[in-house]
Amino acid sequence: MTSNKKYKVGAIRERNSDRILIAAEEEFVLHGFKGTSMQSIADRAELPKANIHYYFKNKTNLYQAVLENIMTAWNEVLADMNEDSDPATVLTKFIHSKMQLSYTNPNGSKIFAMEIIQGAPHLREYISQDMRIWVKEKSAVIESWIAQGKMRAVDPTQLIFMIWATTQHYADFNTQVLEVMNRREYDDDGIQNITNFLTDMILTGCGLTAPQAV
Amino acid sequence: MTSNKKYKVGAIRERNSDRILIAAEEEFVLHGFKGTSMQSIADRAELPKANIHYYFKNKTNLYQAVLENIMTAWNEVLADMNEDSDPATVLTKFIHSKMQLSYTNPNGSKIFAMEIIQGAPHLREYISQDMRIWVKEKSAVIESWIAQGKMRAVDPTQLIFMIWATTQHYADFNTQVLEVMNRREYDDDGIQNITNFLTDMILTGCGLTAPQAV
DNA sequence: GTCTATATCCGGATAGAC
DNA sequence: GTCTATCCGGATATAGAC
Repeated sequence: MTSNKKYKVGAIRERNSDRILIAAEEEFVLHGFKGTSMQSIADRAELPKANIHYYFKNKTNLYQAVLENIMTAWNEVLADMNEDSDPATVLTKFIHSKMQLSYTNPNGSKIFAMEIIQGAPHLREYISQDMRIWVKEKSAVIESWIAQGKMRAVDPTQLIFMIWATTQHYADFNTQVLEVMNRREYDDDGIQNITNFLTDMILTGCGLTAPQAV
Repeated sequence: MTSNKKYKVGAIRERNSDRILIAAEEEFVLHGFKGTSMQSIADRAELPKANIHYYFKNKTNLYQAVLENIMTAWNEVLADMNEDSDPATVLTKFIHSKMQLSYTNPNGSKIFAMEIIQGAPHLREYISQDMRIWVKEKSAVIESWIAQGKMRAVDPTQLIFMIWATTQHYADFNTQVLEVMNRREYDDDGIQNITNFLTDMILTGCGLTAPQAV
């Protein structure tokens, strides 16, 4: 009985906590960290404001939790690539999964973008540690591909920035992209077209051609 | 004497107005529209808060003025290109001037980016009017280049997005880029390298080679 | 665990003296 | 044109009843 109750309480906690995180994400996207009020998050989550403070001690804490959720999803992209991999296959997969993430979780991309634009006050650590090492590792692999003559000699770091910039653009600037393209929202076809365009341009730029299978 | 006084007053007005606009730009970058307080702008401009309200009726007005400044600078990029132009020359110049703008006025780029990310609440009109027409016109020219066999057949709209995304990335995400590259700030050399990388990748992707002279 | 009521402070905006 | 003093709504955060 005790364990049963405990389970229930834990479930409610998780359910509410999730509601709050989702609501917070939406509000932070619309108004930024400072511009977002706890009240507006509470309203969106359909909970009293005090509950938000009960689950997440304060606004900063809640924001950090939102950021952590985002970084976790980010970190799962492109885990495995090494000197023996095929560049075309890896780059294609990289572009594909980044576009997919931008499509399925644009809010995450947007919050991250705003955070960086404002000088990364809550993410300095992450960028100068994890992200820097990540780029260094991947750059080294790309360097080895170039040394092996598998692709054109292009600056690996800039190549990674280029893939980030282009894929995230469709998530972060969706308002502008959709308006200019005269669409209401993205659909699977549109995303596929964009992914193909980016893959084509970037692979060609690297002196590669599309791989057999993705 | 009267005209002399009038001139002086006008000069002071312009001087103060400029101070405020510059201070506002810096604060809006750091905290977003909603997150920025008139007090912080006043402090940065070293003027009493009431003066800000005297020069710009309210916060929205001031923000719009900042945005207009930015859009004016933006609109001067790539005024002339037509069916007879050389694609490599035009694209090179386009990338070059966008990078230059990102370098000299990163705050403008950042405020614009945040505005779009948040759904362009103050720029909907501009995007669905001016910007859409701009892209349509330039796309038509690129289409004609492709029809003339001057370059590879790539989606012109996506190509424009790609140039925007990659060049603005270095302004908007400078915190991340510099941290990853382990630099304190951009220098002329670094900007030149990046510009060369982007030009090389994008021209190659379009099946072009660098032009004789820029 | 939940929610009402409230303390405390900071926001935009303006009145009115200089 | 400039600036002090002030209004008032809304912000974060918490105390304490349930």
